[in-house]
Amino acid sequence: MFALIDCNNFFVSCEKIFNPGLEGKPVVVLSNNDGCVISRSNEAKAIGIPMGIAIHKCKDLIALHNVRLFSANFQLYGDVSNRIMSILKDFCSEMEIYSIDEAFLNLKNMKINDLQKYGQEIHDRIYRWTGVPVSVGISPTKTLCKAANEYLKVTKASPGLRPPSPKGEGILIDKCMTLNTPEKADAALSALDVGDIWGIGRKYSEFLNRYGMYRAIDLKNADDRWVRTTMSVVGQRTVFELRGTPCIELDAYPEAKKMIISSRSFGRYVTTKEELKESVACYTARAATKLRSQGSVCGIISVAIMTNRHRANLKQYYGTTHCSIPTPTGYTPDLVKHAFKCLDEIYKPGYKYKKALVTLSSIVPEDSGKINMFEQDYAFEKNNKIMKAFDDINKAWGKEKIRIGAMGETQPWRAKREMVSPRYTTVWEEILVINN
DNA sequence: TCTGGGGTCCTAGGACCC
DNA sequence: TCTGGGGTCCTAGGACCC
Repeated sequence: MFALIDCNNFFVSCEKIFNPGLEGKPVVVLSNNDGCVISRSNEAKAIGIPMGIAIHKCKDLIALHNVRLFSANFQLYGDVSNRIMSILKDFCSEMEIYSIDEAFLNLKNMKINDLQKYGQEIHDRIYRWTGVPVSVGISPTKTLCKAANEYLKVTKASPGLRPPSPKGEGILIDKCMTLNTPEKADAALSALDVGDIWGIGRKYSEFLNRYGMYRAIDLKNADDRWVRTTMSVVGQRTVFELRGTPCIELDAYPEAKKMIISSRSFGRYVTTKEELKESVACYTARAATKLRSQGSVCGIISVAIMTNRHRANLKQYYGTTHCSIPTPTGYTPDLVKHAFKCLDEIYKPGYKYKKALVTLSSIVPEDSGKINMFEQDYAFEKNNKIMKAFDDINKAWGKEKIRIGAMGETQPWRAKREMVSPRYTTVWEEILVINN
């Protein structure tokens, strides 16, 4: 048996912890640049604000219902997430952190008499200790756990009936769903759209619909050979998992990232190379920090710059190139130099740039000894020490407290975050004040 | 005015190896 | 009459996830 714990409306729930006045109100958290909706309270779902919509498209709804808006506050969400994960670790040491708001537990070696009660306990403790409500799905496969969670979201109505709201708009009403028998699993799969299943996205959903499969149960009963040839081994695995045969193991120790991306849209258009350089330096530094934190170095860096693809009336341009680094490195100044070389190749004046993107790849462990034989790199040790100090300072004193000059001073191109809440749990100055 | 950011896996085809 | 067999690596494209 596996359990999947999924935080409900996670970012919004984090905002509510220190702001109980939000309870019962429509609340929305926005993406970078306060652009689109990435988390909604139940009340916001109920008045019909869709996931992912550009916020300016629902101005009227927001005004009409006095929807509370928040810029994304990932320092807060990340910290709350860590707290929840550590609570879960107490329940079961074999755990996979699947995303910022989800984790799988492997219940294989545990003696649990009443699974439903166990799930309920997980919910209760996390809610009591952090204020975040979670839902719990328990079943023999990870895909069925996902289905159990999905089922909790879509069924306020009696089992087997579709709720009135469209797919993914469901509102959670219960805490734990256990699909530990084929009968229970079938009942849930009969109530779910095929597209609700983990691993079935938009394309496969449309494809399956064309062959008359609309419900998850239809996919579960599909012909093996047909699935294998049309949906590859990935689809095949999904089908087996729906039947209760585990094919996807718990991944408790995820491997180092093979690719690290850092990109942001700008708060306003950028036209000069100088400002592009600042942003590219910033994104490179951010990616390099991540790279070092997993003990890796990278051999390829690529840079892309682009205009606003949503503006048909503007001249469009997407420029990208990459360069390989003879001696794989995690040293920020060197990476920035290479990034600038890329930028020199792709920059064209006369465009209004909206976004830049830096990717590190060919990632290998720092100690893999892949040293360039033509270059005696005496600086290697020294640079490592510098970066170590660099990272330690930023860890102790806050992000980008120490940074390289190329990142610029005022950074006027930075994204807007006009409605950000305090970082209640990670910055002393922003701790909640009860009474002044 | 205004539309996010960061990842993974699989397949097919070409180049190349012995 | 006749043209091997088996393999790796790389890239692009397509699908998916949160």
